[in-house]
Amino acid sequence: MSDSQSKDAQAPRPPVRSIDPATLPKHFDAPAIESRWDAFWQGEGVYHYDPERPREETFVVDTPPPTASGSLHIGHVFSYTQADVVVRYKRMTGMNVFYPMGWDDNGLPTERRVQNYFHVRCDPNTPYEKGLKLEQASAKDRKSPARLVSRPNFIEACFDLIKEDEDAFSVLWHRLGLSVDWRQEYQTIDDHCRRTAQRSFLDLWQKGHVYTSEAPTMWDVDFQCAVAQAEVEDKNVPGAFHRIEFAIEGEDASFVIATTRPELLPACVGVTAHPDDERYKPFFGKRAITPLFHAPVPIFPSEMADPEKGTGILMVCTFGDQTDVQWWREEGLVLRQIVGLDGRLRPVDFARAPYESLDPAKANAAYAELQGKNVKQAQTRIVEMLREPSGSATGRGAPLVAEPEKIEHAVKFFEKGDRPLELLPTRQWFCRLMDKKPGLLAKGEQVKWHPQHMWARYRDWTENLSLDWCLSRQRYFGVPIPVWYPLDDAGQPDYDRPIVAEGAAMPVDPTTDVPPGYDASQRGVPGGFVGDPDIFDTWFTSSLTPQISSHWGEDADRHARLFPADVRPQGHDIIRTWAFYTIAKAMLHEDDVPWHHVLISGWILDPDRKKMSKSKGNVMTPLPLIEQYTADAARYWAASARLGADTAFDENVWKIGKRLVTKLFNAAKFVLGQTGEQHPITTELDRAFVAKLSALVDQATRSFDAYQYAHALQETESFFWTHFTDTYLELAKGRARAYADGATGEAAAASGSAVAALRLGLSVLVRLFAPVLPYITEEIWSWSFAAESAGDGSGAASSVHRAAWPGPADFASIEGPAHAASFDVAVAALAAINKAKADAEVSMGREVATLRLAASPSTAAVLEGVLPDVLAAARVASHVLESRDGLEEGVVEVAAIEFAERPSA
RNA sequence: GGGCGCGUAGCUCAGCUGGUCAGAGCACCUCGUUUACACCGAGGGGGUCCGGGGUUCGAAUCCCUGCGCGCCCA
Repeated sequence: MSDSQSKDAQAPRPPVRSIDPATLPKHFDAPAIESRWDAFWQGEGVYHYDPERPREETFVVDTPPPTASGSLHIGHVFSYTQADVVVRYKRMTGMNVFYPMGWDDNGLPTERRVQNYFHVRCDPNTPYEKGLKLEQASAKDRKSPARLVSRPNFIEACFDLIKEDEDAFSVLWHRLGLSVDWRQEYQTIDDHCRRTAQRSFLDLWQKGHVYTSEAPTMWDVDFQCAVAQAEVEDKNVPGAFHRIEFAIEGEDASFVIATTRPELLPACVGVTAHPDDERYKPFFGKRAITPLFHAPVPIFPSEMADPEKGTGILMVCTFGDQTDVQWWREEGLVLRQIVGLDGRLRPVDFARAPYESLDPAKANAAYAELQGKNVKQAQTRIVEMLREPSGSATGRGAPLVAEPEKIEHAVKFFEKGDRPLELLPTRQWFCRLMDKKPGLLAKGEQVKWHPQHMWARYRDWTENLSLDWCLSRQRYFGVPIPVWYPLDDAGQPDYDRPIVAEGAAMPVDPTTDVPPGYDASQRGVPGGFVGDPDIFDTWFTSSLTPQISSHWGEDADRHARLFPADVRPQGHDIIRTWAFYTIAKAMLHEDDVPWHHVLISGWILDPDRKKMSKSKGNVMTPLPLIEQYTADAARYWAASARLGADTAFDENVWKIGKRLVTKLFNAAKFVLGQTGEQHPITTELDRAFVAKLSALVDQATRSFDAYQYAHALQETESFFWTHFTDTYLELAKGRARAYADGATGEAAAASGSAVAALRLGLSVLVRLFAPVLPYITEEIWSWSFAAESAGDGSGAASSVHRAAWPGPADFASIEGPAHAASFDVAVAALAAINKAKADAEVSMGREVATLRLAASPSTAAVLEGVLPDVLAAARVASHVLESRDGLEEGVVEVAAIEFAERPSA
């Protein structure tokens, strides 16, 4: 080193590439810079994925496609930024990043939004109206009934509206600086996604994983649509136990059942109690007689009956809950479906099977009171009727033997629904999952969850899964189930012989396309065919996002390069849906995991720690905040929260982010404004600073590698503030300026060392901040570092976001400090003098006439090496440094200080 | 009922593979226009780390237990 050093000292020195700070604005104008850099990044293809590079150099992200019709809120900023921070880090480490963006636009949320926005309802029986252009409904329009539009018109309206919604998201994503490769954009409703979803179905069909059956399924009576277990939410709602007396056939005995759903009494098909329950043992095998309807039903024992609950004996109906379904299956009970698809009680006849009554006339008369009512109305009415002795099955007074006992109980709702779900037998497609739990658990465990405890959510869900996945939905805007059914001679569909579309023909719409071997004229006629009118659960498509991006089934090479993905960022609220189904699909199709890591982001809670929701009115929209604090500040806020941690919204954090941006701007302006010759970093203080910087890089890199971006940010920010701007910059400032002030020879070399170290510090810090603060760092980078970092000469290579992540190469040529403690001792000395100034209430800039410093002998020795910088920073004219035994290592004391006269103005 | 997370300065949070760990920022108080920055700087006050046990030479950090909050599942 010393050889080259002396040689260097004589060679003519090129100047550093400095800037003239006067050319920069006094204050940082974020909005202008944000749009400029976003345009640059897009134009230069900074975020482009290179399909030529090998898989091991590629970092594949399975981005969440946001629900396009959902309203924008700061929760989006939060989670998407966290993913982007990780992505930007990976890009800087040299990875070939594949970062797509999709829009989840198919399904119920879009339909609902279209219904509300245009005030329309889809009616498949309404004829198509070509060229129909719907307008946003006015308040006046909304007073009249919704306009009925045909299915194709409705779907067109959906497409129109999602375009607007997606544009709004896109604007936010650009503003936030998400480093998405927009060439990889998709919509879950587009042809490619429909084809992928239908191909998925075909593959599952061929592998025997899907089946159709007419079975009791959870049904939302308002949407008139089947729902899957994952979409069900338990809600605690008030209810009441009704105690109702039943008779025993042919005996004088009776018993009292307790039920929360008395309106299902006409659908009663049995009675059960625990086999060991002495109270009811004698009744097993006999028949009970229901009140009002006088229907004889079997009494059977069942382990599932809880003797502690209610009266210990209960009625089994079609269907009150899942246990009723189980009893119906296991006991071979009859099916008495009184609740219709619309949630109202259907017409039935107690004189005919499957209904039965000892007094059909009376039963029908009673039922006539209920028919056509919804379940709630029916409940009110039947309770009134049960208060009448005339309905008794025993002749011993009113069947309702006590006042209903009010309780609160958990009732299953569709997560987007308003009324309790009903269990109705309907024909649906299912995917077999119940037999695959061990495999699903194994695949889930193979994935690394961040934070790790989120794995428990997946495990709990999977272990407790109780139903196969119901795939079909009775909706319109979605991916059609690619299936037709042959019609028999009577025109009835043969569901046992579905015709599944061929892969080459996909995407198909069986309501308009014709199955192979038929022609259009055979639709709906005996001997012909009928298309399945249903669409898939939206999760059926969105569970394929890794395959959608990899072009599974279409481009084997691309698929091999992109599947499985590396990371899946998502919220913890959709572990049981999106994460679960995606793992299921990857397993069913290719016996693989869909990705290697899942990054679970937390939720943003309002300042009172309540979940933000539209109904609470506490949702915050992001753009005004971004305008106020800058996009970088928004990202700073998001990146300050650990993965998985639910975080209360705190505007203060945005403020701090903005402050950091300003500080970076100003510090960079100063550092890059220093002129000088290019010299190696040789001065002790500079070397000591670089050693600390190098340690920071190690720490930050380790944190990022563990997906602990918040930790990396905190470390970097703390270093920037306490080790760079507040201390090193102050200590090196004077020496750095010396060259501009005319220093030559050794002094110029020392000055050059300071300038070089300041520039290295800035360059490293800017790169460490770049994943979180893409705008200000790119701005600073562009001032001079961009031109210095050679790259391949393309515009993309001049971006900080394509610059090399800091590492050993940045420090390789710099000798370590003579004393490890040099930096800290210099800082301690300056702080001691500063404190003396603060105590004396003089300005930090006040000159010190004489100063006496004291330190332990070893600390004093270290201080000697950095003392000139300390004295310059503290503006000390003359000083004495004394060694004093007994002082703690590293401590520097101001033994005496005298300030110079304040210069007169 | 089962599972998970959280409870650290007034606020938002770090620290939690046990030993300068009692921290940061904001807020608060005092002082200071210093040619990067007043969208700043220097200095300062403030916490029995939810309570109670235990392990240990030593615990915010590990174990047990209680309380409170939130979430997931049944």
